[in-house]
Amino acid sequence: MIRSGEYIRDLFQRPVGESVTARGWVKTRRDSKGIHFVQLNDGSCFQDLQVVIEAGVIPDDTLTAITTGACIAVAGELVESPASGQAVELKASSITIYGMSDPATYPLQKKGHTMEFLREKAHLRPRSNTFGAVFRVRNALSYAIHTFFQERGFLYVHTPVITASDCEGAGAMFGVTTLDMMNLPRTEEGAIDYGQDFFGKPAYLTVSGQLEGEIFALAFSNIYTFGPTFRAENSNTPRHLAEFWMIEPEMAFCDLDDNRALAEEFLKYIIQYVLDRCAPDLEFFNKRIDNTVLQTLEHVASAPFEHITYTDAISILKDSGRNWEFPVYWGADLQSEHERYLTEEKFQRPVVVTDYPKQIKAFYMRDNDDGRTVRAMDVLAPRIGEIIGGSQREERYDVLLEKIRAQRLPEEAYWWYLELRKYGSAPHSGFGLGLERMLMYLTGMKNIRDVIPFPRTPGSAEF
RNA sequence: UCCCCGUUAGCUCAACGGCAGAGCAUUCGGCUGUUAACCGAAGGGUUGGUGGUUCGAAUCCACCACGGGGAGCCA
Repeated sequence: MIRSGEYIRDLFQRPVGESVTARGWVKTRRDSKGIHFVQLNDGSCFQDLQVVIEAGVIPDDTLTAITTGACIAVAGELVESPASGQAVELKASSITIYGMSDPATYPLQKKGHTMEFLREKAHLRPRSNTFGAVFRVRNALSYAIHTFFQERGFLYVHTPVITASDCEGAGAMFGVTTLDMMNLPRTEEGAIDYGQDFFGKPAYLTVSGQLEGEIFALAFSNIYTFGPTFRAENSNTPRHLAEFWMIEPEMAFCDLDDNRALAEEFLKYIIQYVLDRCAPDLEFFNKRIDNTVLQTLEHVASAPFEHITYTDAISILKDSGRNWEFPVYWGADLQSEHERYLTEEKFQRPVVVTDYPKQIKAFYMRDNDDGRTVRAMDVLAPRIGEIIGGSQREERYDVLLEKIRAQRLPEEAYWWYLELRKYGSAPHSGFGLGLERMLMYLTGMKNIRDVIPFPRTPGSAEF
């Protein structure tokens, strides 16, 4: 295996003259008379290691096997590069071929491919420049998220992936069953008898860890979840996945203002973290994917977010003089076109909208004293829309019970959620961030299917 | 789920009712240090599927499949 200090990114830091071995996959090869250049990459950094092979050093049959996609080890000496493009290069003295790659059939060429084509080659696309950069940034982002919360004393809690509570209420759920679909057990009334199923009742893949997160926040004060989430919505857009990763912090003794401040601090922290640690990858995105991405990230990391209430937002939209496809009136939910106007034209920065009408938000959000709005917040970002959704939770038993009844939700399913308000309740708040949405924002990638290793969408679960 | 657009060589695209083409990739040859190298040549096609219109269909029509963009739902 490659040990710490032996990755290609480490070799760039070694002194000239040292004997080293590099292992990796051949990205391209260029030949001149009497000299060969091989770009080698092991995934550790964006930059390839240039291997120089002088005539006669390597046997001919080895040389022929060094083609795009092949896996090789190169032993040799680090030398100063006489040409521009890299400071050091590896002068080969011996080469081992681990795995050949027939150039007649290898699907990736050294010049550009469309994202759609590469998506069909999800087993090979991690070796490409774009996807190498995407997944290094994804890794750094994940680490930044943990670091942010851990530094602030938050407890990382693993909420369940399989849930038998049908009260999460955030969209269509995937069923989990071991029943024989060809021979379903029936009750006397003719319904499916889930009593005979694995869990003795219907079970699903989670759509959110929030409600369980609240349990832990009311014991550990500050907590966060970070795990996979599943939605069986038939959404066919570049911004939706059936399986995605979500981060959900939940804080006791926290009102909506604290919540909003934490969301802003959090976003700025993770953006700055990635700016600091993934500079070469981000430069690539800025050059090849979206030439505004660096400027946008630096701006967002430093400038304060805009904060308006929903009621303000409606006024602004009404006063804009635009003809909206969806009508703007108090009580209507904000549509994509409205969010885009606010973030991309009116304010040109992330905008936090708070205090939405209670009719368009979830039952668990805390009522404001005006009787018509709740303490909800959405963080809207230019280009991708809603990136964070959150709220202060209703902590008053009687009010929560009333809200559950008003929305005609099955009261008994929420018994434990209600008991949290009965025994030692506290004001608390939280929010959710979609990892892939954030990654789109960081990289400028246009389709969410290209920021997750193996995307799952309606009609598609390959690899 | 709805509305548009697309599907032609390994890839990206042209040809839009009358002989199926180019660039890149691949192979071969050339080039004394290349940087998504360069120069020359060659090979490579059941035009997504099924039906229909027509003397003749990659091209027009219908349905299906797959992909993309927008919308809804949302993270």
